[in-house]
Amino acid sequence: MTTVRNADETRARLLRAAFDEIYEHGYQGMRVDDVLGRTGLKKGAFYHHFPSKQALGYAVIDEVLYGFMGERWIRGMAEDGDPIAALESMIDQMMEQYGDDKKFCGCPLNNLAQEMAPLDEGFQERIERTFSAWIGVVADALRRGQENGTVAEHVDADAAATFFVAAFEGCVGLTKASQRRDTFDACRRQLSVYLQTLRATADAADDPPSTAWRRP
Amino acid sequence: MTTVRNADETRARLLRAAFDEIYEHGYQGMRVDDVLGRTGLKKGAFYHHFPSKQALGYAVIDEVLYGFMGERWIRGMAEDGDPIAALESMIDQMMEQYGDDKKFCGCPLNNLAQEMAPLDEGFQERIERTFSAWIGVVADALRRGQENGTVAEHVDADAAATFFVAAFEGCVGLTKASQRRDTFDACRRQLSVYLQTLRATADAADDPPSTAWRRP
DNA sequence: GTTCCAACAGACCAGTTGGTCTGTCTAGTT
DNA sequence: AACTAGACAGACCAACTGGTCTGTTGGAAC
Repeated sequence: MTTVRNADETRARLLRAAFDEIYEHGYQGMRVDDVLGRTGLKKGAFYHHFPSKQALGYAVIDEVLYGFMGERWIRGMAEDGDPIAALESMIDQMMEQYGDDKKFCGCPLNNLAQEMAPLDEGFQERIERTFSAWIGVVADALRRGQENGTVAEHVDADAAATFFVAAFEGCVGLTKASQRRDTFDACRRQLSVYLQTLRATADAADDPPSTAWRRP
Repeated sequence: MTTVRNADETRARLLRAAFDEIYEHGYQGMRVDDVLGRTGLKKGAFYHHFPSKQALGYAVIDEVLYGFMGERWIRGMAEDGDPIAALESMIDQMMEQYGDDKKFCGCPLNNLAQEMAPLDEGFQERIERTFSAWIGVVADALRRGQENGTVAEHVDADAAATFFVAAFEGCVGLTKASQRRDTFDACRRQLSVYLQTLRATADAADDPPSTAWRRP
């Protein structure tokens, strides 16, 4: 058998395997040997493509996670219709993405964030960058919603987008903690309640924030 | 110098040191030797009190975290006044508790949850138990609020309490990821928006859920 | 004071882990 | 065909890590 050599594909295989291992065991729990075992490659190949385990971790964020999130959310929030409906749709789409294995492992980005953000500045910067991009996409969509009249004028798009991402990750995280699907179902309904808060009302599109959710 | 022996205190010191180490490095990143370094104790003392590193991890949840959370939240939600105001107050109280070190490490319970829940059933059960107790305290307070007229009748107390905990942990977690205080400030205001959603309105205490936050 | 056991000290060990290093092979280039 | 440089194999290593084991000591009971 002639072993075919393809540097780019080999690197991609290592990245993919590392992503999977990190998703299951965390970065600190990920073992270089296990990544190699998954790919069938050896130490020589690994340290040819990556100078260290840390560099692999960084690359997983930059080249896998950043794309994984960005691609989906940019596409999901692209249409210029109702951004709130789009967000609701994205919630389900992402949960579906996170799989139905016996063990629910949550969001790979948030996992890495909670584990590594305070420990390693390189991780923290990359994670922050990824979250910011995600939040930016949502905020832009909300602003477009304000222009087309689906989102209330008084809404702080940046703050609302930030909270949406935080709350969504919180719901996923609590579901991971309980390992029970109904935890997420309960959270999801309440998250919808918040999202509807952002809607423009038919009769008064420019309510002041402090009374928008309360009768005068 | 006569070394004073006190088994209970020694065990407590180990637990406290382990809690701190886990809080900073995670459970997998926590080193038994570092816990010993913190306390000045030796291997003999450690393995006299705990059969394994895993047993220490379990004990940290059962004997430190469970108390740490329960004590504060039971006390914070105790008074029979306005549970929503109490929740708002607790948010600030907890954030203050999480300290102002240069590195913001988030919530110790959630940290452990995100790291260990899918990896170890013993951890998962204990974490789930702790979250359930916390959510239960909040849900009970909301129900008392429904009785005294501060919380709307249509609110699903269990679901709302679950989401509150999830969203709060999400806000703390995103703040940990960004390492910036203003991330939390933005989230916090939006979390308040959700909380006010739960309030009973003066003129219609039994609005149907679907229109409670919207004008008729 | 003697006894006795829990409460530790601390040297030691085996398995693991990230990383190194030398050598080999493949795929283009000339 | 000869040459070269990148792509990879795989043996090897030093440091670390959880855990063991034997020995020592403090203090309560008698």
